[in-house]
Amino acid sequence: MVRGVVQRSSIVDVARRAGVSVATVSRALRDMPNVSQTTRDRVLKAAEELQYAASPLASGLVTGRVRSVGVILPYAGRWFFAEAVRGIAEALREEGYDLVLHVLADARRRREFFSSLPVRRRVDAVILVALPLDVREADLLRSLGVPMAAVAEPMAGVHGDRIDNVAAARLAVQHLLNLGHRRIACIGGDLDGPERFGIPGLRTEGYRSAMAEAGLEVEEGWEIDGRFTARGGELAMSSLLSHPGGTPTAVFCQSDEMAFGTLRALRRAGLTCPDDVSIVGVDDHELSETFDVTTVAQPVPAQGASAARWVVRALQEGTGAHQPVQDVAIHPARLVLRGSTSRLP
Amino acid sequence: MVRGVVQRSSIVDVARRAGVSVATVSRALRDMPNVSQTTRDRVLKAAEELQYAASPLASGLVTGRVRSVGVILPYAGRWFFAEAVRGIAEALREEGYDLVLHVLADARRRREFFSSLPVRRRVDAVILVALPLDVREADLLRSLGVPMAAVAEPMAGVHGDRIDNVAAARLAVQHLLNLGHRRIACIGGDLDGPERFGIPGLRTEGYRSAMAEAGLEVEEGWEIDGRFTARGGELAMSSLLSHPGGTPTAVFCQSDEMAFGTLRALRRAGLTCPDDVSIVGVDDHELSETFDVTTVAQPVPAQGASAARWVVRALQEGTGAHQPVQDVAIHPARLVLRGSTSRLP
DNA sequence: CTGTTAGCGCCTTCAC
DNA sequence: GTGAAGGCGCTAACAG
Repeated sequence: MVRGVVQRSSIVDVARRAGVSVATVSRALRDMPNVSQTTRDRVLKAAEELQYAASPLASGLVTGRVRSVGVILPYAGRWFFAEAVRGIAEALREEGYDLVLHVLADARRRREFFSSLPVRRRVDAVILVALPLDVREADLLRSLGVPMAAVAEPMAGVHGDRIDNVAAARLAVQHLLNLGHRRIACIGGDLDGPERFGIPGLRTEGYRSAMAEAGLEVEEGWEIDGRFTARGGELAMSSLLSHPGGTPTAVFCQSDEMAFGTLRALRRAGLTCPDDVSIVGVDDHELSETFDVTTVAQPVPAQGASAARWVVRALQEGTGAHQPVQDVAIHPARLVLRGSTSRLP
Repeated sequence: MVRGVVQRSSIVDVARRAGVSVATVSRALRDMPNVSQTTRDRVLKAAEELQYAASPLASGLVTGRVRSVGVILPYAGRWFFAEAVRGIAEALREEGYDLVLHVLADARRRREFFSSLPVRRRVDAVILVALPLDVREADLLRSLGVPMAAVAEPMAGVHGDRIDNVAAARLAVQHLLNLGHRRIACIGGDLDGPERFGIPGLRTEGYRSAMAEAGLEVEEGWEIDGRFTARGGELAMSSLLSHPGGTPTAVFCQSDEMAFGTLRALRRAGLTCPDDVSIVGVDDHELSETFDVTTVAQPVPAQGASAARWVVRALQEGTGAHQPVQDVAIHPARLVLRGSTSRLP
């Protein structure tokens, strides 16, 4: 029975020391009403002296709640995830919930996650961060029967915290149009895969609609996949530079990390930003200021925190079960002007 | 009793369905020896059909283990943390452990963490990521009596996974020396605060020793605090540029993020890298390639994964208690040559 | 206001 | 090789 150096004390020890029953200790420690002030003080003192903290396992076994929330995210674009997790962590801690992190780093991990569902019985709620799910995966998660929220990526029937992706893209492209640009390309995600209806799809839609409104043609090959990484952005830009129909004068990048990559491609090609090509990104990555990238900023920690607060509220109010919802919180996105965009000469 | 849509089945259901006792189910499902093959098969089948998964709460209550590890990190330099966490998450998942994340975002959160110690009873082990602790904090964590490991930041009496910070710094400075530089500055952390003996202290020590070996004087004001952020690096570089005794021809930045900041400061001052000033960083940040920064690369996910495996092993072998150890795994750091450094004309 | 008691779901001796 | 039964530490009725 020697589990570690310290001998964890149980509720019985506290009860004995305070001279009351375990039930009273339980009540006092959880700020329940029916306890006299004097008794409460005595219990609190005893607990303090014994360094007592209730076992979440034992209480969870009884109540069915474990006071922890699962956060599930893929591995791509570290910055966004780190920021979102920061916001979630802050909000959950505020509410006294633990954050259990699950990183679906690759296809195998993802398969394993959905087949073993390690969050089962271990979390009271789930937050998905920028994770597009297929129908089967979504159903599996729903089968957990716990409140669920989705950050950034839209998900049907689940509470969402995100920006208006179409509008954000329009904002970026409109800015380029206002500067006189007409030949505007778009570096985004894979439009043939499952993301077609997700963030890349929506941002591309915004790009198209802004172009169409301006009466402009989107040239063949101007919508190109940058995989939301700097490296991908670089490759995409290189390919744009060797475009048969001529190079665009401006590029809308669906993430700042891809914008960073385009800067490199330009530099390598001996071109200058913004003199030769204007670049606008999305995110307001922490290094966007450093590298002087004009961007459509989105509040990432705030989206995470909002989702966290939502699931906690659902937990407090509801049965703790998953319920179809369609309430979505749209967070503001705004244009941040920097040096990577300029008026077309 | 309606907890969610799904009706979780318990070990009793499986036992009934398989026509055996719960004890047998427990044994069979955990691959224990004394179960006949036929019985085992029957149990496995029943469990499968019922979608049964043992409640970690209930089993944890009995065994005293919760199969989860606490990861504690401050909030600074997002890239490093995201990478470390990725490595840790991967390794823990591999071992079937949950990862409970605690972000000590600011002084208040930090105080709260150490006064309430929310990891108590909720994790079997603890991993610290780049978190310098004072004596009191270290003792509090030790009092948990669980295995503990420290990533990146050295910590007395605790298993560590890190690089040789002195050697890494020497590698960087030596590279500049080899290129003919003599006037070399160093942008690092706060050497007056508690970090004096931590990473910034060690890297500064490496810088000094390399300079001394080359018979060079470190000029007053050349060791400057960049707070390990891009913004801090920018400010530090600006201040170096207005140095009364003349500008250095090369700068050793103790992190790549600070190096990014110095690039911006140079650009703003109308100077070019590496023509006017050479820059070398530490980390091999994902964007270092993009921005062509020469750096001393360190394997971050590997350090995290190694720490995770260490605590799991300690859990399997030992009593699960914290024991003073001094085994430290030193990970390799290597110079990655890029375009931000060049020979002194 | 406080105490007694029955589980929560599982593991683990101890018999058989 | 298998089963019965006693907890693990706590909460939630139900009595007083």
